[in-house]
Amino acid sequence: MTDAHNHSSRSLSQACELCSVRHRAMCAAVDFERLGELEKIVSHRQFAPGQLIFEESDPADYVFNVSNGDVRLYKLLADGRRQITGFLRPGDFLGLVKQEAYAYGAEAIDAVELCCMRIVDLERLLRELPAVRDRLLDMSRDELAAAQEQMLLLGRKSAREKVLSFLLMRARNEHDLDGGEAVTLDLPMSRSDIADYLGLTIETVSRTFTSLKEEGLIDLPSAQHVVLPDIDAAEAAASAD
Amino acid sequence: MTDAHNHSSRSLSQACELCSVRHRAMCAAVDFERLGELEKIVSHRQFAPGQLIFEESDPADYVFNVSNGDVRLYKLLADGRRQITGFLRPGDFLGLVKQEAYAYGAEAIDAVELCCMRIVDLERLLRELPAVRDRLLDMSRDELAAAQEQMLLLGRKSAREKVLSFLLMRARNEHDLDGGEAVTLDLPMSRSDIADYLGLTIETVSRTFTSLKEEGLIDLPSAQHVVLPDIDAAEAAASAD
DNA sequence: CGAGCTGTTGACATTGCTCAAATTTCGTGG
DNA sequence: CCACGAAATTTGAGCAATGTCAACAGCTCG
Repeated sequence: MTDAHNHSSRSLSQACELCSVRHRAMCAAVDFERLGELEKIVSHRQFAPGQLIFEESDPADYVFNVSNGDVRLYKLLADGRRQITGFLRPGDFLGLVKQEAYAYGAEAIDAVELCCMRIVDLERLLRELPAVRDRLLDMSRDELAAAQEQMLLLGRKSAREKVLSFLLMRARNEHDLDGGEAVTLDLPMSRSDIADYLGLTIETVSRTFTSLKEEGLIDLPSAQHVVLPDIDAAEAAASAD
Repeated sequence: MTDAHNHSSRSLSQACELCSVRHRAMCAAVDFERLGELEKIVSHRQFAPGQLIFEESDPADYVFNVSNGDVRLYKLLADGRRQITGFLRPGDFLGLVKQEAYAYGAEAIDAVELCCMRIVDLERLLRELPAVRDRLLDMSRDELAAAQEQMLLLGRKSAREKVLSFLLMRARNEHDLDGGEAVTLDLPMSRSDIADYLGLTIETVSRTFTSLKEEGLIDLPSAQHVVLPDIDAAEAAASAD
């Protein structure tokens, strides 16, 4: 039982109307005139790279929206094996559960700022603003569709297909993928995170990157930067469904 | 593009108030006095074993509740590799998506009866009965938690752990698992379905069943019946998280 | 009784893992 | 700015778990 969201994380206040990710977040369903109600119940906290946000057994008092930075969600087995169930970026939502404990752990990958709300306050907000509930349902259905896609990846794709699918997914998230032109990706997470997300070992991830580079499907200017010179060729090799 | 829910499936009418799975389904959120409104917009359809309910590319006009029987949900890769993302039982919900096409395919495993509702009618119902929206959000969060648990299984468990986890999950669903006593499971799905659910081949599933039987952790009176004589021993071997 | 399907078993191949070491990167302090 | 040490990444060699291909067995339904 940790208390991570109460220590070594500074509390900030910020106007919701200035929030750069409001349109992507749950808050998009709150009318502009009612942002004041939202501001009254949210607070902001910062987390250092690697810092625990909450773990699976923690009592679930708060829900969070990512304002800045990247977060990893994970589940652990008793012997320490880890499965990362998702990487979150600004605008994404975490912490909503029906039960009294979180269903997964969460850690900051880089410097992270979260917008926090007590679950009891969220529930009151949901009663007052039904549109927010719609929004949460939509976001949950999107999460579920992503989870099903990830099950397909984990259960049925080869290491090469997993890595390519991962890169293409990140490429689609960050860019509009007009078509032919090269895309440069920034990977804030470590090889270990990528391995635990794809159900591989770090060695296999590293070897796969190297062999994709040798094939010319990607370029690796540094360990955290990947260039996809030909998206279409990569799509073909990723066993697109 | 199939049209499965319009052919070779008989339409039935049945009173919602007599529905044996109402308490588990979305409909649990509808007041007893307002079941009439529900009955007006639902219809029932039957599917034969193996019959397609809808496939991934189909336009999503309907949502369904399973009244009877078992359903498999799956996603396919272009070359035919399949990942089963879930097995549904009576009371479970399928077909809700934000987009205009289903996010996965669905097939009847055995004789299935579904309670069907047009998505447009569901949306009207949601506006009139906010409690149903709560219920759907809760059900979606449960589905998501199950999906994350399955990602852990697919990405990080061995074949033996996968099979044991699968059996224990079914045991927990069907029984209260008081503790020491033996549990008999009925597996309506084929080895091929189990393999595609666990990210294995049918041969590995079959071999794993055999070796679990040799170890005494399970008994196999027939291919579709599994006895778990000692739940606790099985839990320990399944790498419970 | 035979055909066909599902499940099991066997032999072998292969992907990805384990263990180990080399290399690169990065932060820190001199 | 450079040197050092720690951590992350890459590379290598061997191996184990699981997949592939093939044969066989058992059951169901005509």
